[in-house]
Amino acid sequence: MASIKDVAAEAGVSVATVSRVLNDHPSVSAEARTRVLAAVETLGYRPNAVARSLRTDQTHTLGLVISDVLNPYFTELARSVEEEARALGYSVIIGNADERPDLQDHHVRNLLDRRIDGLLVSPTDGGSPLMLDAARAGTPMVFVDRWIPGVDVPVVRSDGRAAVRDLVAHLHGLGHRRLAIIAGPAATTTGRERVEAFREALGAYGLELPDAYIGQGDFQAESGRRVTEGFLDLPEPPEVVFAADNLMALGALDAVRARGLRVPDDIALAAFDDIRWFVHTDPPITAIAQPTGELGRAAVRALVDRIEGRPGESVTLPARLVVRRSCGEPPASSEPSPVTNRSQS
Amino acid sequence: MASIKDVAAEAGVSVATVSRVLNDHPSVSAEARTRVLAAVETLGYRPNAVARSLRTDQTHTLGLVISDVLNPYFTELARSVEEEARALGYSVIIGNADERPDLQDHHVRNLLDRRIDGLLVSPTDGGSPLMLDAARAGTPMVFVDRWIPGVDVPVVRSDGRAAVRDLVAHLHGLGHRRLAIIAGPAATTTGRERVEAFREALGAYGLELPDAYIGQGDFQAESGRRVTEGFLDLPEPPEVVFAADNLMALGALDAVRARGLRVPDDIALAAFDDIRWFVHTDPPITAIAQPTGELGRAAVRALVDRIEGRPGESVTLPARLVVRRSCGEPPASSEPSPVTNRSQS
DNA sequence: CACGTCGATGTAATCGATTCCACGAGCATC
DNA sequence: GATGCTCGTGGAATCGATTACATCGACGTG
Repeated sequence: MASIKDVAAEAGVSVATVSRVLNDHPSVSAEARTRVLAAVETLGYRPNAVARSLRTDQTHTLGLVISDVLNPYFTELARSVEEEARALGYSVIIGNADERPDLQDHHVRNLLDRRIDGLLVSPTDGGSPLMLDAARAGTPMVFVDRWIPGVDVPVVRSDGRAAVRDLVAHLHGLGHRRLAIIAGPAATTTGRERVEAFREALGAYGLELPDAYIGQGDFQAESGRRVTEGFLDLPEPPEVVFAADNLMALGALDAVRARGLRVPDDIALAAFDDIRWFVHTDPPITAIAQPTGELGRAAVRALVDRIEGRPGESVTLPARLVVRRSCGEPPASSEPSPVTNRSQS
Repeated sequence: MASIKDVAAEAGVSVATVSRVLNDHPSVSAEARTRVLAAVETLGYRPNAVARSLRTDQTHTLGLVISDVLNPYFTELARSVEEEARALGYSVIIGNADERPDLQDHHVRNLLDRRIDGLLVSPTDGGSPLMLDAARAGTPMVFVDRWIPGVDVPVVRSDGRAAVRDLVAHLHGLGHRRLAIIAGPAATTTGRERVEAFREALGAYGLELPDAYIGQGDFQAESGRRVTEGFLDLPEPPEVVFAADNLMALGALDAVRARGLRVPDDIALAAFDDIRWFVHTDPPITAIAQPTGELGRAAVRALVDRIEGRPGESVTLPARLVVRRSCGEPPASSEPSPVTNRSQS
């Protein structure tokens, strides 16, 4: 592969001049510039990003560590992150933690070793020493979706509290009184918060959230199935199951179906995180939708701000309830075809 | 951030010795080794991967350029690729082309600039000059899922021919005679092949595939919707729509629903690429499932073989038909809960 | 005319690793 | 005791870029 020396030789100038042309430094003669560009062309030269990074101590790369690539929510987040990063001149390297703290650490370490300029994390747990050290050491960092309390890092997330209140109002209005939740891992903020928001919303209607109606899941489908089976085995099963993410909702659906029961007649189902397939499931699933694309973009902007020396602020956006038929009677107005409102930018 | 020099100073040895310890070169005294390791520990030193790559001309990184991250098929592929790569000591950088040749080129260029050791591509088009040059220049490369004819690069893919024959047999058995297909872009091999396999399978039953029953899609949901509307507007609409990927099937479902029609009573639907949600859609969708995880793993093995100087061979694995209810009467045997057979490794 | 300024260019140091080569000590062999 | 190994180690070159500093010629000004 041709290096800058080859280009310099071909153009009959020094490497310094070639470098100046490439980084369009002002003081280069038009003559030299054209000769260099011609040489670049004939040799098919491309600057070696590795060498450049070593010298400049910048990789123009962001690391993104997400909890689970197979979850459409994170996949959409990753897409918007990459898009915004590209617009700002950065590349993104994605690490998939699969909800495993050890894998998360593996990726964080790997990304730091590669000297990425900044790190975007949706933490799987309460924060490993590695991540805490990185934050303290001043690595530009931003949390998305989930965060770690007590760490001085901007957080970009959505607040589902109001949407959960709307959901409970909707459920209460349909006559449901025994409401259960499939929670996410207690080590994650979203795992805890969604339960709290749910409990609080129930309280407003004088309803309790008994321990038996809190199932411990891990944001994966299998746990949703297991927890739902437990609910169905209860002497007094809940009338509604609220899954704290879409994959656990899928597992819940599997469990209900395996028993030969039907949604919503035998048991109602709602989920946190809306996905396109929910429109076409049997029945269409009522869900809380986050402004995923906007979250990803805001997170990148906050991170790049930090990298480039600006403050970089936390952002909280509201989620909203999307009513479908999985909790009972159909919504008043029919939903427009989802294909057309896919991108909300 | 501490460098190798700092470690050498702290341990009272030369950088050469530190490097030897780190790469466990045999001739280092036990004494020196422990001193270096202690210094590494106290300084929290981590080797700079950028510098190392510059010197060794190896990044231990694979590039993966996929056509669409939002497509669960590619997401699953990406996951298995990363997993196998990690097991073999490589990292993966994913580039999402969004079915756009220009974006694909952007990512290929970016990855080459970063001097990745090898490239895994699922091409969006017939091959840009950039990609052809890279292949000719000897960049270790492997195609997954889709490929570019006439380029001497191993291909890891699945052959859906037999499964498509099974599908047509199934449809024919249910009494369907007017079968239509939503094709993928003609620039992609999978776009063309699936139509050809379908036509061939129809031929075995003496059925034609008229032009009016071939809709041109682009593997995105919106095109599935558009094409399906066209089919429904035909004086003699098809009895079955076969979507060449899962997103176009989603679009088709949207279109059918928007007309107030029902699957499979009014029109049957089948898809290429199975996803977990198809079990719970209304109705459950009959699909052709690829051994996605195995494809990803095989592709990585082939690529790493090439990188490390071994031949690196093409692999073709069979796809299989999964019958559900979207084409008519339910399958004879009920499907086991899909949660449990998620991983097929 | 002498001098300062400015623009264009080249030389060389530098980033943080790896690795070739040389060197000295210790030890076995003849 | 000289010779030749092996082993452990350090010095220095190297990878491919960027950039501070020096140089040199042309040009404007007093």
